[in-house]
Amino acid sequence: MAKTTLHLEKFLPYRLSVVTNRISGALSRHYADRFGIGIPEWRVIANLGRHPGITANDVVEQSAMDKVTVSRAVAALESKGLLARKRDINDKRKSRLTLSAKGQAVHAEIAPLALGFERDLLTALSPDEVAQLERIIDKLNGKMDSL
Amino acid sequence: MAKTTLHLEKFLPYRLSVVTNRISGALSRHYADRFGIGIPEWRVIANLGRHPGITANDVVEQSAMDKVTVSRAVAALESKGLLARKRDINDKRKSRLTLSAKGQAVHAEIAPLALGFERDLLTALSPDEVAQLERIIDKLNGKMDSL
DNA sequence: TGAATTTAGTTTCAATTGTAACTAATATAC
DNA sequence: GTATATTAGTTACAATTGAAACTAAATTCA
Repeated sequence: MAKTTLHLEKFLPYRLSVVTNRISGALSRHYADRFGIGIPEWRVIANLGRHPGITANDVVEQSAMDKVTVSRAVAALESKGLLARKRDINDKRKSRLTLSAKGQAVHAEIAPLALGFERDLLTALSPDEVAQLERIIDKLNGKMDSL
Repeated sequence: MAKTTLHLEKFLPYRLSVVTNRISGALSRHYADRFGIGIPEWRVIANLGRHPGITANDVVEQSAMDKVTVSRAVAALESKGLLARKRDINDKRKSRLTLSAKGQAVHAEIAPLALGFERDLLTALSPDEVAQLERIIDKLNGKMDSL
């Protein structure tokens, strides 16, 4: 028998949204004030830390952020001196992005902070549950792809 | 051995945020255009559909939305004639909120739509996985409470 | 009681956000 | 080879958002 009444407190898209926003907010509080950096900027830094020399568009594809958001985050980081752009020789539409020394320093400070937060958060779950959650997220993403 | 490098594509707070935003966005597309109603307004309607006569503050507590957001959603719904406010006799700061006939009609139309979306989404998961996801969300919320 | 605090809800303001329209460069098609 | 379409990225604009300050009512406490 399918549900016919909507109980918001049982509705999964809603519950997912609430808990996720709580987590993202708590995490960003760990670094936002201290480094003057917002969520999109941090995500760009994290991507560049792992993949120096990628383009803004690569960041868009890897992060599922909007391209306007990325464009602005990149501009902000550049004006703060945290990253450098270098026009691609073969394709002048693209800019290759790299963290400056200062940007790398910020990355080196925030990354362990973020990992520590994740580790702490996941103490709430057993290793099994972490694996389950990962699999579930993959499946939900697959479903969203096909939708 | 704890992780020492941040892989954004493996970082759970991040993955959770991406998949959740995809889901919320897809769901709201199901009703936003058709009913001229945004996410916060819909959440207020859903709460009132289940709990007629609650106050704006009750909605805030049950939904984890910001009180400014709720205040504006209530005002918007009132001006569209979807809900009515009645000052509480015993405490004139509060307003008791109820859906109008029109508001109930909207609720009656959107609720099955939302439930259908959820049902479709959850076909991606086995019943076991749905139960696991629910338990995991509860545990993560518990962790966030204590943080 | 009457002053100080708390609570419900609103308003103001500035920041963040996404859609759409745009520029500039490259790739494709004829 | 030139016209057309696509791609990278930016800008303009309008809508959404939340923090902070506010009003009005109720509660606490001295």
